[in-house]
Amino acid sequence: MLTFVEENYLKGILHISTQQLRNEESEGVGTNSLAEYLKIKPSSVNEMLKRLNQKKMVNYKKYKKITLTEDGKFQALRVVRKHRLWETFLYTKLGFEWDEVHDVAEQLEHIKSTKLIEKIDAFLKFPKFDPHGDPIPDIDGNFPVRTTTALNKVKPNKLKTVLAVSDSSKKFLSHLENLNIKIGSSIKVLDTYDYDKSVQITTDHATIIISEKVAKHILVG
Amino acid sequence: MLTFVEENYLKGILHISTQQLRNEESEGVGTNSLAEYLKIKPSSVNEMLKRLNQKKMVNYKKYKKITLTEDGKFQALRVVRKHRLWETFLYTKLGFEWDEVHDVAEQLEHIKSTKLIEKIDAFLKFPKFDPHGDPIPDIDGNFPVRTTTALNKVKPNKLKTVLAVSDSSKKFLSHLENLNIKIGSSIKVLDTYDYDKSVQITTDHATIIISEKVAKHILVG
DNA sequence: TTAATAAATTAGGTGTTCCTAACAAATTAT
DNA sequence: ATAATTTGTTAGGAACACCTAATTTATTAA
Repeated sequence: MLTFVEENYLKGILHISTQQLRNEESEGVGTNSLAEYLKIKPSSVNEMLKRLNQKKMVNYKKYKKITLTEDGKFQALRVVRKHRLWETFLYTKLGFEWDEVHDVAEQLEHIKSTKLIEKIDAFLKFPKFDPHGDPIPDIDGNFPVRTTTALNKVKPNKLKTVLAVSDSSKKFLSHLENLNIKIGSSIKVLDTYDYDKSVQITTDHATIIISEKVAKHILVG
Repeated sequence: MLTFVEENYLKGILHISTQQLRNEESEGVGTNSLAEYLKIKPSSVNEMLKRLNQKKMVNYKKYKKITLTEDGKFQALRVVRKHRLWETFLYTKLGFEWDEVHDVAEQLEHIKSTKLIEKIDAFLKFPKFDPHGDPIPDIDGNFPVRTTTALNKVKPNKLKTVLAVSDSSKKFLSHLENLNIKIGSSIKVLDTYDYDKSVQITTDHATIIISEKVAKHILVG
């Protein structure tokens, strides 16, 4: 049985390696990046990695990059599943705001009860994506597949729907709130300006220009 | 901010002193009884009591009985409120069984988010009693009042409703399940037998004889 | 290729929460 | 009132999860 803290380490390793895949960076998670993600010191991480290695949750060799074992990856995916289902519950059933669900889900994801999370899944009618549009892995750890395009790569004059965001920070989410953009919003790209790569779009509410940085984090399909 | 473990100590002290009040025993909680409740050794309890005393959560003096401070009692009541609201949620919204809710609620009661528990309260339409009929304290720690009578003290031939049970152990709850008795069931006492104090009753399903021990733990009104 | 820098590790320490074993105080029974 | 028993406490130790400071290994730059 894993502790809360151990679960967070596994989740962190999975998160960083997923991030790396997306950015086509070199694979393998380092002590320092994991420490930064968990907001603790590298020496603490090092110690835990030895324990997780003993428990056969990670492949650890001195001075080498870390990877998850089969078992470790499965455990991490279970935590991600729980996190995203709880976020969905908080958002759709309890009326939490988009940018409030994360912190509470960070606690709820560690509740140990298979029955509970499966009941929540059924209660929510088996959602495939959470309030940020992130895919919810099923009980075996398989993700639903869906192709999305970042808004700065979309061809003009096609009506698109916002499916997800690739930045779930409070800052970004409340910025989108201000722009009246949320999951499910319809957006049409009018033009992309070469000068600063900013994008002119029409939402349900207005026609506005957004920066490349914002456009990159809005995923449509 | 209290840890999970500290919250459990406070809850334990509150639970034992409430139990004592009901049985008109002497007040004040002892190290050993608390250790037994928490399923740990008295020496561990002793150590924690000193910490909780420092945090002004309990009144502790060497070799004397323990009581909660105002603050400690308030904290304990908050945990009880969360526990009973979560039990109600599991039972009424997720379809958990009567005897399954306790263990999961033991974990959920420690989630730190005032907003979450108040949203759950509203989602459940502000219930006053949990699935075992136990009263749910409000946000200020006040219990709803209600008079109940143990089934072995009820006068014959009056139609009564089961409001609560005073034993929430799995064994007792599944015994009641077998007898087709649950919260809200109607019961009429036909006779009380002097020989062994057993009680003959009519439920919605049958006329049966139950032992004094069972009758004592069924509270009606 | 060596020097500078970055990343990873070790050594030693802290607070929390548990333990066993030994001991002290309080209570109960004779 | 003293002895026996119960209850509560202390001492010392272990696992977990963190820390700082010092050191070692790996990577990058001159």
